[in-house]
Amino acid sequence: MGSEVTLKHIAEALGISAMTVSRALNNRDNVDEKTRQRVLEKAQSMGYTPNHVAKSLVSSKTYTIGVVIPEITHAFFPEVVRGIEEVTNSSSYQLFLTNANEKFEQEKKAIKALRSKRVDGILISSSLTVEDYSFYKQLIQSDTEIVFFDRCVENIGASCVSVNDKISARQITEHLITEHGFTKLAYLSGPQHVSVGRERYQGFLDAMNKHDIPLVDKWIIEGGFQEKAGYKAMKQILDLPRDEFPEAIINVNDPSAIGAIQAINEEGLSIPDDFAIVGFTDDIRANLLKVPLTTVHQPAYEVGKRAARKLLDSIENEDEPTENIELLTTLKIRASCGCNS
Amino acid sequence: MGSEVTLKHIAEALGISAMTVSRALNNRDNVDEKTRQRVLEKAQSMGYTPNHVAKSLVSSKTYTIGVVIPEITHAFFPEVVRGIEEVTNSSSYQLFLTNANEKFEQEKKAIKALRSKRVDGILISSSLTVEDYSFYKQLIQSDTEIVFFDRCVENIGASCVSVNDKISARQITEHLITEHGFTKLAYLSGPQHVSVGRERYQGFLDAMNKHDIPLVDKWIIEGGFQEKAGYKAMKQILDLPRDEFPEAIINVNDPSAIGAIQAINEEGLSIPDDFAIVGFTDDIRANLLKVPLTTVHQPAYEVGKRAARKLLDSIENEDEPTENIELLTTLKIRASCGCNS
DNA sequence: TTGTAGGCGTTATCAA
DNA sequence: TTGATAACGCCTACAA
Repeated sequence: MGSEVTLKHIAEALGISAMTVSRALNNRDNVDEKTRQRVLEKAQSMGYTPNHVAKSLVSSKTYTIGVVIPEITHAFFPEVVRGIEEVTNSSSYQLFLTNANEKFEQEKKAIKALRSKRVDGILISSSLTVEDYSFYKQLIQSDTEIVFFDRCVENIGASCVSVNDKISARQITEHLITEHGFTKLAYLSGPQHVSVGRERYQGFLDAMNKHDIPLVDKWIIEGGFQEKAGYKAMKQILDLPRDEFPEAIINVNDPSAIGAIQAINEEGLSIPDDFAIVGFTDDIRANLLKVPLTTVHQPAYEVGKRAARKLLDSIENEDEPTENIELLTTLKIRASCGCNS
Repeated sequence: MGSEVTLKHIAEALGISAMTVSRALNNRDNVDEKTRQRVLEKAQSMGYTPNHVAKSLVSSKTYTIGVVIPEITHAFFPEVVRGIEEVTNSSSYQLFLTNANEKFEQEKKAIKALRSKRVDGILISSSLTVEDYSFYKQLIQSDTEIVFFDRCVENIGASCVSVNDKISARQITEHLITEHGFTKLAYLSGPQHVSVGRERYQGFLDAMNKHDIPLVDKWIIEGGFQEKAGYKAMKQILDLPRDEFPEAIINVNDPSAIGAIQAINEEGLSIPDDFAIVGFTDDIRANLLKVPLTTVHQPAYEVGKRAARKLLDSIENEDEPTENIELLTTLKIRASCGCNS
């Protein structure tokens, strides 16, 4: 009820002007030290909270940045957020997270809300169902600074921080081919209109081409980034006659792999004896699984840090250049692909 | 660069007043249909985005609610957030998440920022190092509506949604005592000034008392809610002479249990042969562990939903009552306590 | 050192 | 149906 205390209230209580109160509270030097003390005490005792809404209206700066993540329960993203926070915590910017739940509609809604709130910049990892790049283009032309991370939209004028998805996917595929001699490879892919879906699939194709291994349509299934997608795709493979089974399953990410593993277990089959399987992410669960998962470790924390830094730099420096920053991954060889270690 | 388009710009371009533009854009009925069409088209073509900052200044309503979570990488919280989102997505409220990283200082900073932004309400789960309830009291007296979830601060005038921590902790302890006949029980606790830390410890004590089992000081270690805390606490136990080892380890939550398991494995000991171990949360990892973890399943999603609903109700209804809502848990008996299943 | 006037973008209110 | 005016809380610029 009791409407909030304003500068004016403090001023009246003290018999001085609102302007002086403002100056005192903002630590300007042109205010008498005694006056400042009186103001500070009064503000404290009256429970004053500065109204940033009003402040922002004047300054057209909110010292707020928005983050749009596609799926908060995919452990990779919370880790990225931690990295972002490391940067923003030592700056004067406040962070607002929004979750798109892999839906582009929700993502658009979140971005619009952030823009309406006049955040100074937005970090975006685009959602599963993203389809309308013109939306991003319009966004980039506005006053709001944008930096993409992980799932990038390239060459539309915004910087991007990601990992070398294509090469990493090629490497993990080649590991299966050269170290294990597998030639029957299935690929449970992500959607091709999302950069990481596309890049990782390309890496898989590169490896197959290089080793002259033919692609088998029924083993290449476009699913999604979530567990249920991996589960569903694997079910499709398990429905094949047994002599048409692949030897190894390559997944677009770890959640997909975990879903696939569940499907395999339900069928009473085992890893790595019946299927070798690999993921991509190095999810917190990867190393804890009954059969630890071979995967590509992504430096999530670092991705967050770099993206946040780039965004703050772009906000504070008019002519910060646009760039694509690619961080490096590490292959994590574990038991799920049939290795000893 | 090009500063944002405002109502006034549209008005000038159309040769009408800003007020009419405002009315048209807000779908008021007292505006000519032709005028409305002209305005809508112009707004679209000029790329108008409403300035909620200004709007909020007038209405003192922001249609925004803040969420303060203590630890975003603890999988329980992202799941709660999903529940919160289910509610807010079908309302006109926008969600802003902040993460306190288990630090009260960071939590206070986040809350202050949210208040300065004049969010209409805040959902809070308090942080590890919380110590100053007067901060919350002051908050509750302000215009901002507050609802606590999971980690509550009770009897200070705000509603709270939590699970029946005490009874659940008692039940899982009794399971170890009555089903397995253990009497040498260790408890790796959370901090006692956080409600769930306190309640769960009480539940453990209740079970011990009821069965007349004496407490052993060296087996009761106050750690924290994160993996490293469980790891460290378990190390302490493993430093004891072997004949002073407890039979079972009860943890304040799953991350703590996972940390403890790591310490046990590093020592070359095994579960459940050398130690039975149980957690509390039913983290996404619990069932995936090499030896699946016996734990208490918390309805995280539901906690989020209920808390969000309560908050929105409190915001929109002046005299919504204050209440403590307690949701029920389920015991998940798995192999880590030495059970067959 | 302090105060006054004006404006940030929007809406409520009253008048036309 | 439309417009003019004032107000939300704060800050910049200028004046005292």
